[in-house]
Amino acid sequence: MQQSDSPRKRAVTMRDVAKLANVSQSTVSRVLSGADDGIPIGEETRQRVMEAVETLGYYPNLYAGSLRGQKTFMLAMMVADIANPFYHPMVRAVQDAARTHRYDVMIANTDHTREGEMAFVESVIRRPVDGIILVPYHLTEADIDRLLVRTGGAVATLGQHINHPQVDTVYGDDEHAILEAITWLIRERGHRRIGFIGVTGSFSVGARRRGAFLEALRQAGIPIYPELFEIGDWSSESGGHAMNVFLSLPKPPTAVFAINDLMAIGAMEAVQKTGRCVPDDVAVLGFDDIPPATWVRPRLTTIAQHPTEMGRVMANAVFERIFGKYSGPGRRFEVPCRLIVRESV
Amino acid sequence: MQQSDSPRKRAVTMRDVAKLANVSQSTVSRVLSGADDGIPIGEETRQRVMEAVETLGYYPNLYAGSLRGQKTFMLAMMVADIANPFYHPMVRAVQDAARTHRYDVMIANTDHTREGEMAFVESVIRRPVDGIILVPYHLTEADIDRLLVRTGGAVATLGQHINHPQVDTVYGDDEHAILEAITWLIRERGHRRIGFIGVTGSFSVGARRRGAFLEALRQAGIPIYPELFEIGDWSSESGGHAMNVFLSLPKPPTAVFAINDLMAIGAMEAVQKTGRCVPDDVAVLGFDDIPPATWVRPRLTTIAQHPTEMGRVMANAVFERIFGKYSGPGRRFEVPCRLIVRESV
DNA sequence: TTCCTTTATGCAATCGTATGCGGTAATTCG
DNA sequence: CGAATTACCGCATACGATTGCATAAAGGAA
Repeated sequence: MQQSDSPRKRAVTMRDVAKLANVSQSTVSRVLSGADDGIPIGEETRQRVMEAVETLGYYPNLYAGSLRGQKTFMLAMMVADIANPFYHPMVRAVQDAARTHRYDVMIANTDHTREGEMAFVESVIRRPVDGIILVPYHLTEADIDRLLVRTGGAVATLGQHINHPQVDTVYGDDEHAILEAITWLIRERGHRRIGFIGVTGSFSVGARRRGAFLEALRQAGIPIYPELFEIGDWSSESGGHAMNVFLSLPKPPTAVFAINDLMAIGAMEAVQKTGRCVPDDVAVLGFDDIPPATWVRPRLTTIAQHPTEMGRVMANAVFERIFGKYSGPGRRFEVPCRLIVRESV
Repeated sequence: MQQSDSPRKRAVTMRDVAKLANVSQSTVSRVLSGADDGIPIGEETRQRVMEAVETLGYYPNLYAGSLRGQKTFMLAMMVADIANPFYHPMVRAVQDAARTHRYDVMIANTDHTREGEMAFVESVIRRPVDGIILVPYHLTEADIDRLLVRTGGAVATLGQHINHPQVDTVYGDDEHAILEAITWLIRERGHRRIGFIGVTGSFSVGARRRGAFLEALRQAGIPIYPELFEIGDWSSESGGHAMNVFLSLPKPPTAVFAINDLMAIGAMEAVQKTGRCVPDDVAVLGFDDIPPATWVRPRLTTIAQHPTEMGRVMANAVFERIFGKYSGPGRRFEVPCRLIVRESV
């Protein structure tokens, strides 16, 4: 085959097309945009232009439009950790929606850090996009407002705690689900020493889930043992570490709730590594219901979220605003959670 | 807090900064670019400009530079399936490298389809980027050449089968690893009826791995039983289906090799669902060594690749070309694979 | 003083596309 | 038959930043 030697051939522009079709560049633009701006185009001219486009292999340069402040045909998405299966269906849903509208998606990882999230914000300010989908852990409403003002894009977020008048928000009713699940753990399964693997207080999700957990204990009249609270970083490794601390206690918990499945799985591994048994020695309850939850043995009992649905809702919300189908105040969509009882409890 | 009411405040441009600092827009550009183009800038002027930048909160509009054909500060990455854990470390590695250079990454899923891959190519032609990282399954060298010519970006790919004179390629020595692993399966573990879960012939990776598998059988003098070859689509579900077919055979295989871990895990699940036992009834061998491979029970014996390393190498190769540190012919980097013996065989 | 550097800054073109406005020819109407 | 539409198309500008070239002031040498 013929391979390119020239370092970079100049791109085919509208002007090239115009020259070949013997029309002006504006005419080419009008033919291609299709949008009827009141100026009609002769059928024969249209043909010539389309032919020229075909023979030259013309593709529009999207940067030009972006510069002019038109549509960018680009979405930006910020997630905490692309390696966490929980986010995959969300990313997929967003990308699928994007593809149907011929949009591209820029994805950024934040590693749950504030620096990562701020970097994303600044990146989007430098390169404004039509729609922004966020899974923020640290961003304040002021940050999000800045995003909105500086980029003019439509914004949708995941997270109970986001409450911006112009941002659509999706969230699971995790508090309710946790309250029910822990209560079930206590009443039906008879556990009274329950360990909690959470995250540092800087995550409002973590704080909320911790609150729900505490509330369940309170309602059951179970005292709080500080040694039964450990901190992880959402990863399976950190779940293992936390569990190891629990197991070295003089009186380890009989059940452990981890606020995400990755940590729960790590915790289960740690239990089994000491020769102990799940759920007989220690029961484990997770949160998210990622695919590996059904792969581990025993299968993980967990609280399911619906990330596909969440992604779909966020993408829809954003596109509705992009296409002007909705322009009112920020909407809040609640997606239910539900307990999935398997074998680890 | 103060929330935005204005739909879209006009962005802060260099001209605004220039006005505030009482200099021309070109001067602002020179101060900010920092690059010494032979034209010096007075220290006092520089101060004034930086101050103005600060007070106005100026951020450059990256589209302007992109339009001028300058650097775009953007990488495009194409992967088959963001939900396959195998790709995560690769994506992460690329994104980490990108971040250190202040680059953003656009990610596209292709779902292993040719349409998806073509859509990516066209998307990148419309929006050229500095660097392109591909995990191609269907793209021909002509397609990749077009990418190169039309965008002028640096290209790195994953995959033995890509052989373009200007594209850097990373690949694992999967043939060798498979040959060894299957031989081991035969000699050390005594298996002679080995099932193969592959993919359709349109994937060259699939064909190559199938070839290595056949070669191992040939070397061991084992005949080929057509009923022991099943086709999947890389997903765990498809692995389960394939295994079900095997199990319904009058004489099922005693071992099954799946060309990726996801299918292997699905296959194991299928075995266990029928009450049978892995590895005693059916041994399962996978490929990739994704994290869930150590979470399942029995733990999956598999051939490990090094996706982090692969991503790192590709990102490096691309950035070396972007920054002009390398500009020679396409390089080929081999990353070793190795058998990880666990419990499923 | 005159001429020539050196230093510091501004002007203007450019990238590719969209679009308001003006222009020309053909057609219709009174 | 002259005037008013209508149908069609091109000119020129704008978007925001980079950059070659011109310009202006200051300083040094002759």
